[in-house]
Order: sequence, then C-alpha cells, then structure tokens
Amino acid sequence: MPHESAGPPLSGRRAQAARNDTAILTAAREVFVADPDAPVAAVAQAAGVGISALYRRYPSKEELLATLCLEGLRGFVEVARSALEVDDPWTSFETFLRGVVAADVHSLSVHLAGRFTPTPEHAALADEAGVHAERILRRAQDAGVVRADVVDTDLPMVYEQLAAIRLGDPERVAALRRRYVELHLAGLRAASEPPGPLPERAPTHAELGARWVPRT
Amino acid sequence: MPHESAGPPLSGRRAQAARNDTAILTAAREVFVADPDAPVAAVAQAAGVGISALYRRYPSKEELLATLCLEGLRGFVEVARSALEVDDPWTSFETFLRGVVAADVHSLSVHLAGRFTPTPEHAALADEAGVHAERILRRAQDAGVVRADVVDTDLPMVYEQLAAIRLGDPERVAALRRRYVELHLAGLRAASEPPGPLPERAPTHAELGARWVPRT
DNA sequence: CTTGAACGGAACGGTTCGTTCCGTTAGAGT
DNA sequence: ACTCTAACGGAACGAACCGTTCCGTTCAAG
Repeated sequence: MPHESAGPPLSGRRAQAARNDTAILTAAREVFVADPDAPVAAVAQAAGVGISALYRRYPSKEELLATLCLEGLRGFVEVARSALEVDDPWTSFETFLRGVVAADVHSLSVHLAGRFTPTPEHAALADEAGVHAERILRRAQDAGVVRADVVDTDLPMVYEQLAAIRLGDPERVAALRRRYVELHLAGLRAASEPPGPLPERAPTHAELGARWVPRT
Repeated sequence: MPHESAGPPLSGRRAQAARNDTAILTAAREVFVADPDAPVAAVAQAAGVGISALYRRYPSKEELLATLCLEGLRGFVEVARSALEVDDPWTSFETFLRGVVAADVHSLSVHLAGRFTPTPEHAALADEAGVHAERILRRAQDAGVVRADVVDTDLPMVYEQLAAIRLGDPERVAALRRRYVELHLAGLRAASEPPGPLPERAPTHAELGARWVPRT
C-alpha cells in the first residue's frame, strides 16, 4: 500500500472511490439546495452511484445533512471574512450580500437546520459568521451608506427571501438571484446615488406559467 | 323548507352547517397559506370539525385547493382593481404591492398551483390580475417613480420572496411582511425622495435561533 | 486465480396521508 | 313525544413514500 499522502493520480479502484466521495457531496449539495426535503435516493442518483455507496460514507441522512451544513457555514464565514477585507464600506457590504447569494449560504445552512441536531461546531460557526456580518453592516451604516433603520437581524430575512427564488434549473436560479440581490441592495442602500442597473433577464411569462402545470 | 334566500338568522342544524361552511374555508386558508403541503386532517382540526364534514363539501383535496385558489385569485383581482383607482402613480403602486402582501395573494395562488389541474376560470382570473398589475406598473414607470429597468414579470418574483417569509405565528408573519415590503418598495422606487421608515420590529435573535432546533 | 473492499439496487419496515365507512346525534316534521 | 334522516366525528383502509439494511456482483490487487 502506498503512503496515505500519495499524490493525486491514484489508480483504479481507489481513484473511483475518491471520485465518488466528491461526487456524492457535490450531488447532495445540488439536490438539497433545490429541495431540503429531497430523499436520499435522489442524491445517490444525481451522483451516479448506488445508495449503498452513500451509506458507506455517512451512517445516516442526518449525518449527511450535518456535514453539508457545516460546509455551508464554513462558506458563510469565508464569504463574510473576505468581504470584511474590502475597504470601502458600501463595496464591502455589496460584496458580502452577493457572496452570500452566490454561495447558496442560506440554502446550505438555515434551510437545513431543524432537520438534524446541530453540534457545537455548527453553533460556533453560525455565531462567527453572524458577528462578521454584523460588523460589515455596522461599518456600512456608520458610513451612512446603508439606511439606519435596518438592523442585523434583517439580513437573514433578506437571504431567506432570495433563497426562495426557485425557477427552472440551478443555473437560471442563480441568474435570477443575481438580479434580485441588486434590488435588495438598492432597497437597503441609504438614499443617495442611484443604484446600478439590474443584471440578467427577468423571468419570461413562459417560465412563470410553468408553475401552473400539475406536478410531474 | 323556507326559501333558499332566507335571511341570515338560520336556526339550529342549518345554521351549524352554514357556520361549518365558512369555518372550513377559513381554516383551509390559514393552514394552506402556512404550508401548501399540509394534510387535509390539519384543515379539519383547525376548523374544529371532523374529516367527513370537509369531504361532504369537497369531493377531494384537489377540489378544495382549486376553490381556495379561485378565492385567492379573486382577491388578487380586487386588490389590483382598487389600486388602479388610486390617482397618484406611486401611491397606486404602493397600495397594490402592500395589498398583495396583506391579502396573502401569492400564497393563495401560485403556491397552490401545481397541486391541482387549473380550470379555465383560474387562467382567466390570473390573466386579468396580470393585466391590471402591468398597467399599474407601467403607469408608475411612465411617471418616473419606479425604476425603468423593472419589468412586469419581476413583480411575481417580488411576491414570491415576500411569501417566503415564515417566522412564528401568522400574525408575526404578517407583521414581518409589512416590514419587508417596504424594503422592496424602496428598491423598486426610482432614485429620488428617500423612502419612509421601516415598520414593525425586526426579528429577534431568539426568533431566528428557533429555526435551529430539530423539528417537533 | 483468489480475495475482499466497494458497489448497485432490491427488499423491508415504518410512517404519512387521502379517502371511505360506519355508528352516533340532534334538529325537523308530524 | 316520537320518528326520521341529514350531518357529523373519527376510526379504519390502502396506497405511496422514504430511510435503512441486506445480499449478490464486480473488479483491481496480490
């Protein structure tokens, strides 16, 4: 057996297993972001593996969700931390909010909450992210670029609203969220300069109408 | 048997039945607005009646949902129509959006869609409401009070986001929606005068934290 | 050629939910 | 006062779904 720290070109069987590791986590991410109540089988199918390949790695669905949520919270902290490094208060705030949306932070954290018993690590990460977010907001408000009557607990409500946008495939959803995060930013911004233009196409009537056909 | 058009003070058995009629519809409204996937039994319980009292009136869950949706769409048309009568373009737009939120229009229409096969009447009402909404928007944009890069299909996305706000009991949900609809209005408004202050309390940390406890 | 780690997917048991069924009740009619 | 029956409450039923387990198969390593 080669050293555990062997290089990336693992061969044959072992390489397949390693690929499955990431395939399962990637698939779980995609599936649960789209629907937090999705069955485990959907994850396995999306990953292109059997159910047992998944259960070999996670003893239960709850563990999988907990792992995924941990990943989401780490992403949240990362987004907040890097936005905090931006000097201009408004740009920092903008970067933060866009980052939260782009990384599906809310779908991977709060939307998964309540479906597993959180560990202290979950709590610690959530807290850390919250502290960073609060600092970003306060700085922007002190600089007078975010309206003063917004408070830190308003932010999760904004993520929640943006996470609710689900229309079409994941790519389209991301595009629409990019569009509407700008609308939220315009609403949060202290009345001063006009905001930038809205990005991305608005939904078409066909996209909206598709919601009226009975479920597949 | 008295005339069908008899006055309101019906006595005894018939009165009870009539009361159940409205109790069931009211309960269904409350329950399905909170959770479109709620079981039929939850409606019966909320109405304080047995399951059979409900099935006597609606042959299936699908019929109940269709009826409820029809009611929601009629409310939508009503909100749009009365907002259209307001002269000032911005006030009209404001009235419309606030009315849509206050009447749970989105939860009673689109969120129920896909759960039953829509009738032509559903389509006609949805269309009528859409036409009115478009007129309200266009008028506001022509007057320069709503940003020009917003299009009519953006509006359902706004409703959708507001309908996603679910935190605590129905009363609290309504209050939070009143708060955030103002933020949306601020974002939609053409850059000019500063918007009014945010109403209602923001969520507390306790409210937000409650989402992390495993489901009951 | 042998071996066993990893795998695919069928099977199992439990839960949920829409719908039906039946015994009960209380007002309406005489 | 006594039926009669419309309306009712809720248990029971059957189907569907889902998390988890089990077993036969595969294929690279030795």
